[in-house]
Amino acid sequence: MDYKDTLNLPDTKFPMKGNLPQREPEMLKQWAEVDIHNKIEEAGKGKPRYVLHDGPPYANGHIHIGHALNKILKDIVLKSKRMEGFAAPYVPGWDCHGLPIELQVEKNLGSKKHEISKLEMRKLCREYAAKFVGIQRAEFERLGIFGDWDEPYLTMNASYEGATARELARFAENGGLYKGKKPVHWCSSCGTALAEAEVEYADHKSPSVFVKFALKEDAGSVAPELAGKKPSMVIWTTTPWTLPANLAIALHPELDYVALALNSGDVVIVADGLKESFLKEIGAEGEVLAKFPSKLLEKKLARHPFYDQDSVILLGEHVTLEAGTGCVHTAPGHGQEDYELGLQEGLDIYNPVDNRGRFYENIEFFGGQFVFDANKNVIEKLTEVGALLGSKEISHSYPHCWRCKKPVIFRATEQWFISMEKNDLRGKALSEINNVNWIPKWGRERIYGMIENRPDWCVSRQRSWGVPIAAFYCKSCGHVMADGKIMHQVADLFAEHTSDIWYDWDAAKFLPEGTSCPSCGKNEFEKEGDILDVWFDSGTSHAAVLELRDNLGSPADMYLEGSDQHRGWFHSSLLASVGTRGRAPYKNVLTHGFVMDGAGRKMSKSVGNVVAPEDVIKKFGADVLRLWVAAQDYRDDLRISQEILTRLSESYRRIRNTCRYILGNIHDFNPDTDCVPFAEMPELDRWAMHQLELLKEKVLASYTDSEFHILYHAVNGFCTVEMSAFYLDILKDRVYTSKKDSQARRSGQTVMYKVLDALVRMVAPVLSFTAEEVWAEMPGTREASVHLALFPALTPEVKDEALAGRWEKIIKIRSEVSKALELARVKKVIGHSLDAAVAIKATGDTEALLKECADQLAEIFIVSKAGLAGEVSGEVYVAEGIEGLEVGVSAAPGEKCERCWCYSEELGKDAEHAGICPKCLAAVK
RNA sequence: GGGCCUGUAGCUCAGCUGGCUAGAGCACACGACUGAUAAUCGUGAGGUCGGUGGUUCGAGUCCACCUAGGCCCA
Repeated sequence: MDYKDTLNLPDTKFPMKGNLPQREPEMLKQWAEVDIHNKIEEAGKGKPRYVLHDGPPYANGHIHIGHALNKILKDIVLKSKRMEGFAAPYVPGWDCHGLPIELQVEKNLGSKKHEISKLEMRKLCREYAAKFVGIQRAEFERLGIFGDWDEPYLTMNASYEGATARELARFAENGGLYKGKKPVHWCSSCGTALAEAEVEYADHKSPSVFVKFALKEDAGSVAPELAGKKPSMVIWTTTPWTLPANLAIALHPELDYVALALNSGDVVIVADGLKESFLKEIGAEGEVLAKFPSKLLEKKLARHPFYDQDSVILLGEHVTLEAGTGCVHTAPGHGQEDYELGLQEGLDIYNPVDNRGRFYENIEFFGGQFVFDANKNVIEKLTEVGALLGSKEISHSYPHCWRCKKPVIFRATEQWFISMEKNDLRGKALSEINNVNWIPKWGRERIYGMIENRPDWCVSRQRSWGVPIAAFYCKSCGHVMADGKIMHQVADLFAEHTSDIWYDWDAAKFLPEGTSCPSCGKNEFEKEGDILDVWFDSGTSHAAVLELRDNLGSPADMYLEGSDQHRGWFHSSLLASVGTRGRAPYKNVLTHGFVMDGAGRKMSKSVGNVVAPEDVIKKFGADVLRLWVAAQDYRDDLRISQEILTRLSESYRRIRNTCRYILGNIHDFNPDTDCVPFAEMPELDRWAMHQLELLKEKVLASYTDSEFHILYHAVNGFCTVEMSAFYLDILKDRVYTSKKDSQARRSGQTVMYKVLDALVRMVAPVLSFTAEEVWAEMPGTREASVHLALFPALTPEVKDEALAGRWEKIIKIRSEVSKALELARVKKVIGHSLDAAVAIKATGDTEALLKECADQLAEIFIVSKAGLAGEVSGEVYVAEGIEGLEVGVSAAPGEKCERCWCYSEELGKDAEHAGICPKCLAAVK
């Protein structure tokens, strides 16, 4: 007879294949139908709060793998916090203002862009941003990210724009906001400032000149050889037109400089390391009179070559020996490094050039001249005064305007700043950094170094798509009015109508009745045309979102972004919050690395190594992508490739199959009535419970520590090693062949049920779709969704170190037995391990241990017969790992039981069931 | 060029404050099973721990330099 039907074989409709690309969207639909988001919110009521504040991605384009990584990490953190018992709301956000959108909209408009008003332009930007918010939202939701997708925060919302303006008002009130000058890329032809993205580099011909700046005083204090001489500093520049704006000469603080006596009779000073190339360039010969460190020249004064003014000698790290003389012409109004040095040294940010690129009329010699035309006149002047040492034309890479293709200049313009020193913003920010927990720890060093050295924050942009700076200018005297009180009122209006009204209403409508200029007393004003830096927008999200939403709060428990945000959002948020609240907006900052290709190189379209989240989802499913996020150590850069994903999907299958197998084996198990008490379980089951407890400890700790890759490896190893290859394999015989409701079988089922229940909960934050799928198939009464459940409670009473220690040795012996079985298999003595009888010879502790559990050995080794013996015969294997252990394998005696497939010498006891063993007989009868 | 970081088997990761012939899972090869079956089990073969030099009785682990790569600046 066929005994298969008398066995308790696994039975489940849970499919082996995940088929995630098809199944996941169905799950999403199901979640939407039951309104899982609302249920989670409900379930969170009354629980302690955990706020992870979302850094807003830019509302432009489709999501890329980096976005997916970031959002999945956040989702894992939040889901795990909920399962730890927190109310953890998630309000996603988008960064909607800024240049890239404005440029894209302009591009789409083509020539029409000149015909429309700023207000219309902003309307189009608004629509554009909204469109991509919709696209990205759908893409994020597809990843299984739970959150308030119906009410995300958008930096272009009225309430947000109002809050942004309000934060600026606070800076205006406390004196942190000021107007100053800063050099920017300037297109003289278009008459506008250019952002970095609007600048393209192309070859350009420029004059290259060496110019003398005579020292004002005797150089005897620098080197005795120079006593009585007034040598000249020699600078090199390719923009002679900036010489009228020269205010300083920069030397490198750690380099040596030399005084050269030229054959022309001049004594000049250049960097030691550049003297040969310099002499070659000017075609002269020279002799070193003295060599000295740059420090001796610090703060000494040189004469401007053609103006009656001084040029001070300063030290700056930016000076290099790549070209020139090591003495760098410094015009703070015309160069970034010059500007920074100028700020540091308190120089004027001097700019003598107007919007059209012409020198102001009052500029001696060059008034009214266009700067590029002025080059030759400057050179003539230098020749005339005898300050020119050499001149030629060179071709080099130079910034050009992307629109009109003309070369651009660097020119200081009026800008709004937030001071790093006023109210000690820098000092407070630095000390707040120390109050934040940076994960990983080096994040602290990184942001600390940046805050320590950064210049004042330039918050103004000469653009349309952003929050206007609500300042006013007096029409008659030009006085700037950035009045905190008025700005607060404007902010309220923005919050009501959006900041579009700035481009719609007259200035008077924003100003209180009777406002007059504090400088001249007149009462006609103009609105400021500049808007705010988008980093100010997002930097104020703590005020616009955390403080304004009832279910959130500031400071947040966590900000979680890529490591580039040390300069970006972490940075701007810190300054915005410290500057107005005196504290950091976050308690923990977690950073992740960037996604690289399989070889660890950055992805780029041109190289063709880009992995799109969409493709991964189509091919493997979101859960595999989520598993990828969990498997990688995100603190370093992460790699993704076909191979990695294939590996991951295989390990996904292992976890899935373990769940499926258990589901199949507990299909007739009712946890409410069938559980066997721990104390009544056989040793093997108690061992499994001990292992499960260890896994729980490890996994829960890895959630607390945000070390998800540890969890991945732990779960993977548990499913593979402890469960599949050991416990579940051994358990088969018992669960399949025992009587359905026997205590032995129920005990195994109890363990499997507890394993699955714990496993599915612990894995839910990562494998959100699959866990839910398993959850639905599980017996017993439970929450409607695994995402409404808690992590398994720790049950340390289930741990038994002594038992675990004993079994560790048993497992070691088992692996030696496996080797012996393998040898016998190769020699065709056995096929399946149940074909074998094993005899073991052992000594000392090993022997004692084996004696203790002699009656379990066959079960543990999954053989038909096993026992201790004084001498072993058959295929003998001498263990390498255990001293004195010998294993003999022979074909099991007796006949194969038709039912349990074990060999037995006691077959045929029952006439009706002649082909089965006594054990099976008992089960069948 | 500067700041911060990383480099352990084909892949993903362990390896605490220096101390055993460097581990795990996956992949691979071979085998078994056919009652987890587009599954499962077993065995095996893979590493000059990026490189060089140093400190030490002893270094994957500490130091220096080099190299490859990443983020942010210049």
